[in-house]
Amino acid sequence: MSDKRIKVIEVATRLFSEKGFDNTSISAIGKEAGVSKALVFHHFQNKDNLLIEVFKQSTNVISEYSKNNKTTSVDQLMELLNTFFDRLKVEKEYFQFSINICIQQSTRDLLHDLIAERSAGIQKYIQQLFDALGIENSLAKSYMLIAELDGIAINYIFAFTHYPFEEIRQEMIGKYQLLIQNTKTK
Amino acid sequence: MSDKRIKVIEVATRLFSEKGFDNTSISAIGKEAGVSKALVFHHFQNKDNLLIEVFKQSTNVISEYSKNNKTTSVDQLMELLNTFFDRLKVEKEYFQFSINICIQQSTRDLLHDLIAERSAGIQKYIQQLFDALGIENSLAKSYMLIAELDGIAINYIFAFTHYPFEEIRQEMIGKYQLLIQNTKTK
Amino acid sequence: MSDKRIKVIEVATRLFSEKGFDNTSISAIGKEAGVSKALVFHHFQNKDNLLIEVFKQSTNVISEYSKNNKTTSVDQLMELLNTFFDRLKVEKEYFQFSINICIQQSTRDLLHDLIAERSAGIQKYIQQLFDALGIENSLAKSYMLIAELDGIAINYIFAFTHYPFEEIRQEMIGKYQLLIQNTKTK
Amino acid sequence: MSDKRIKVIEVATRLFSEKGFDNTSISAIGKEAGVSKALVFHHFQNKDNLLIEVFKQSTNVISEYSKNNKTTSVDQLMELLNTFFDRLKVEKEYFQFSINICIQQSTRDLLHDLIAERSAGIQKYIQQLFDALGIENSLAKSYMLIAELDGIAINYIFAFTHYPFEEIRQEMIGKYQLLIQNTKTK
DNA sequence: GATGAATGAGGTTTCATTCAT
DNA sequence: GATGAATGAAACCTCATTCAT
Repeated sequence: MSDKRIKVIEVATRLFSEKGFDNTSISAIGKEAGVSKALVFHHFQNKDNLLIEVFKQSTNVISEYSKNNKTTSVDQLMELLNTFFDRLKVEKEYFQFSINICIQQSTRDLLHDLIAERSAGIQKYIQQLFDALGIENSLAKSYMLIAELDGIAINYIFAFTHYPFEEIRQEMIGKYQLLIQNTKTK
Repeated sequence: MSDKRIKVIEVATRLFSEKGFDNTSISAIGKEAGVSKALVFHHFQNKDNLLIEVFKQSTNVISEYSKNNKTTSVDQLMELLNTFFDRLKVEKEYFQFSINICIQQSTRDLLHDLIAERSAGIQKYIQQLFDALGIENSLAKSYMLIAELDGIAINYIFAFTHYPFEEIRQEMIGKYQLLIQNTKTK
Repeated sequence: MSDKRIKVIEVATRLFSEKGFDNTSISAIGKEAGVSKALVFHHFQNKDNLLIEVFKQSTNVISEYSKNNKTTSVDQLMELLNTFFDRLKVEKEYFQFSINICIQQSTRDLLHDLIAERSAGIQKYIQQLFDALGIENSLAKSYMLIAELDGIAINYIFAFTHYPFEEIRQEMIGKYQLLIQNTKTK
Repeated sequence: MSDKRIKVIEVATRLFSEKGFDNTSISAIGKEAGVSKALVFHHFQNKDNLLIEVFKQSTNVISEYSKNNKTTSVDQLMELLNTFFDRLKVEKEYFQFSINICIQQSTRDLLHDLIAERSAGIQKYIQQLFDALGIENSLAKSYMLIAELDGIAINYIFAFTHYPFEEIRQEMIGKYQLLIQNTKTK
């Protein structure tokens, strides 16, 4: 892939994350990427397509989790949580992009299938983890975990004041360790 | 307040919720409200001001919770949860509006103080409830509850497939009842 | 004339002078005058008419000069010059208004007859003075004096740096005293 | 420079001269230049910038005078006067543009530095001429000459009736020839 | 006399997109 | 691959003006 094409995707990812899709003009992307507006269209046909390309390029969190399937289910769950918190701290931008995209209708419609697929994948993966751990009510619990992670991400990213990041991390990890223990002892 | 002014706020609230602030044109608001673009400016000076007015008009959830302070802390917490789920089902629009506003930067900046105040109010209210119930780690736990509610709201509102609404509600209520019980017995 | 009507004319005069006719909105005039937009229209029908009223109200310089026709022609000329410089210093606004009105086409067209009449009046008055003093070439000389005064007014009002006001005044008075003397001795 | 870009500057110069900056819409410029509104913005970013470009393009009168520095000071002064009158007759538009720009506040503010520089340049050039000719009071006299030229330009351009152009020219030339002679004989 | 509500026309500007080169 | 020129549509906003009260 050409250098400039890559640069455009990079810049687009950042700007879409920072300002949202609709508030980012092709012109602005071109300027920051050091290429002409026209070249962006040359490579991506139109703005919608650029978004799709950016989305596809964006690393899929879950796909990385799933790779570690050599370890036990307990380890996998703990790693999922820890990876989430680690990445949240470092890659705020990626999370912001994901949230923005899901919430703005124009982008939602555009990426509907891709997002749905990714969401379903995550949910299924978590539910299977819970099932493997013998946790009851795995469906609701998987949705709950996702809700918790999403909520934490949003609250952390958009916090007006200091967010008790580490305390929340401990809460979450403690809570799920307890859940696993309580399940085992039954 | 004049009829048309109210109508404009109504329409604006809906459109801002559905399409977001930046994707809603004054022109569109005027058209749906059956008034001229110019009248919107006559009443609200500019688009930013209209948003502020819409935000101020939007019922404050927590302010309603807080009114029921005659009851016990346990009842208050349970009522908070139930009211949340009841309203989420019926007033999707209000939640969508709130989320959109918090997440889009342009609107965040604009409503910064108002949102910060409201957020802080909710967090403090919940923390006090937890303190009254003798729950440990009330700070982190209050942030956790907020994250859970936000996460649920987002996942429910933007769900691609059926969302297990009632199961989640039961999960949440069960979880917090358990928390209260475990605390008491200590 | 009603209080508010007078206030509107006052404010309009000032704003037209400061910002020009086209850049002054009726709304702005109303706001500064403490009345509603609608009242301005009630009193003056439309913006053009308000301008005409403002123009008519604006004191006519020459009409005041002409009153002092008891004195000699020499005294009249000297008084004209001195009055001009005195007023220029104090009533910058009036001069600015006059210049603005003459130069902007929209206002020129509107006030065409009134301005033409006033201009012709001044020119004729000066030419008669020169004739009475036996000055040759009174027509050209009268136009020259007007050009000088207009030029001085503009350069003084719109000067970017300090304008040598008093030196210019002395130059002018000296020059015309000399002209009168040279004429007499012939 | 592209054809259309030049055409836009040409049209803008004319319309700004005729109707003033604020009364000339980009839309009107585009229409007369046979291009779209958007193209004007493509080339000049915004209206203010277009004005600056038009100003920079506008030939600087004095810069042409100054070139003839091979001749004597007397010749230079006479040439300055003659060139002024010659150009005034032919290039009314340029003078009108200059006057409009200096007098309207919005444009004054915008071009402040450029105008101030040009004005100062002219004044200094004339003062040096007077100094070279041994004329007393060169500062005030230079300001006077400028005032005369400005006044004549305005009165000529905005005259309601026939303006005695040639008579004024003779007056001016005669006056300054006399001034030079009187200085020499001293 | 005085006002607030209401509007149509028009202004500057942004933007996604196309096209010739 | 890469660009500058070019555009139509639509955004926010202002303004003179009218009308009912």
